[in-house]
Amino acid sequence: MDAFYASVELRRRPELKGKPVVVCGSGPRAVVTTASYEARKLAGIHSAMPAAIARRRLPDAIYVQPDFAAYREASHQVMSILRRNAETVEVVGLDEAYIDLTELFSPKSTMRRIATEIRQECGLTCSIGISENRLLAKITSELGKPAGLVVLSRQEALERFASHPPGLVPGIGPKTTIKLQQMGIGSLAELRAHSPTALEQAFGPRMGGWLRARASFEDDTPITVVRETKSQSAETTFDVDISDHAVLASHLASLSEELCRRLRARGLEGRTIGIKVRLDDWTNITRSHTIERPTNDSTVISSAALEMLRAYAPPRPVRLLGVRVASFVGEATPEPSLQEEGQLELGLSA
DNA sequence: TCTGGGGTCCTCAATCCC
DNA sequence: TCTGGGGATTGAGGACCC
Repeated sequence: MDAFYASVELRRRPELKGKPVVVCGSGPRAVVTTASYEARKLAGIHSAMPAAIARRRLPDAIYVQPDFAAYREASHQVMSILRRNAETVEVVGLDEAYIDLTELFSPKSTMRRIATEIRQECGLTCSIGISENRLLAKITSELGKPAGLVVLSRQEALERFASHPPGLVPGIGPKTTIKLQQMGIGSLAELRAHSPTALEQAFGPRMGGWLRARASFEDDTPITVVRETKSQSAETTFDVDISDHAVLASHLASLSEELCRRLRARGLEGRTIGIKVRLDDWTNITRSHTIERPTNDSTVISSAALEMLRAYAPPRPVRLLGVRVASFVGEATPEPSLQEEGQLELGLSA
């Protein structure tokens, strides 16, 4: 989906159309979640940028607080259109999905139809990439943004992106890019041509091979309809760093309760309880503990979390505190939506 | 006013068990 | 009884993605 959150906001406030819209929180440490294309073009505002910087660069933009309930609902609406048009749909996050088009007679016209239905029924635009595997489909979809449909073969991609930096490929992030640069690898062609042994030495046997495959746009990951939840967490960044243990403990207790409320709503019970602490110097520590019986009882989770916090005793002021539960057993029910429980279930069982 | 929140997956080390 | 190899599990940390 194109600038998804911003587009949902524009849908209910059409008078803002054409203006730069930035969706972000209001706190001193908020970051941009989505910027409309106008905001991107005018001032280079992009997601994950500190909201303070965005406001400084573009004080006259429209700043909107995120409304995740609305985005979830819009997402359900879009995904149900996909599911009624295609058999195998894998939803990734709120605004992205992969569709297996292998068996289709005319993938291109199917995708055109889907885009039209999304535009007409939801008032939103999407960008579509059609290719030989999901990695290529993802890269290809970026080419058409916004509102485009692009078809690209692996051969075309190999030629077209030969001189592009490795970071073009999803999964190769800033850290890997730097490491590759230090090895003298600045382009995808160079990455492909590099000695597999050297890559494996630098990145490990798995990652070394994986990097070469990615650079060659090879990917055999299947499209999976059902994704099971592996963990759930609740975390918060404080407006001001906190040193007082009692204050931290009380935040941790409420985070645990919030998390358990969500776990219970989905019928999830986990055995591994973890905490996450980010200090003022941006170091992160995690601690976790696995218990015998799965639980979503806030008394159990809260006291385990508090015990780990007490044992760690943060040596510096704390910027972020979080709690996590993992190692679930049994079946999870889908994430409950606010108003459209019926529609959601219909979509997921299709 | 520098850097959110919710996730997944990978690596590596330690430990336990067969 | 000693030694060693694997596999599974746990815990910590890190990279990356939407």
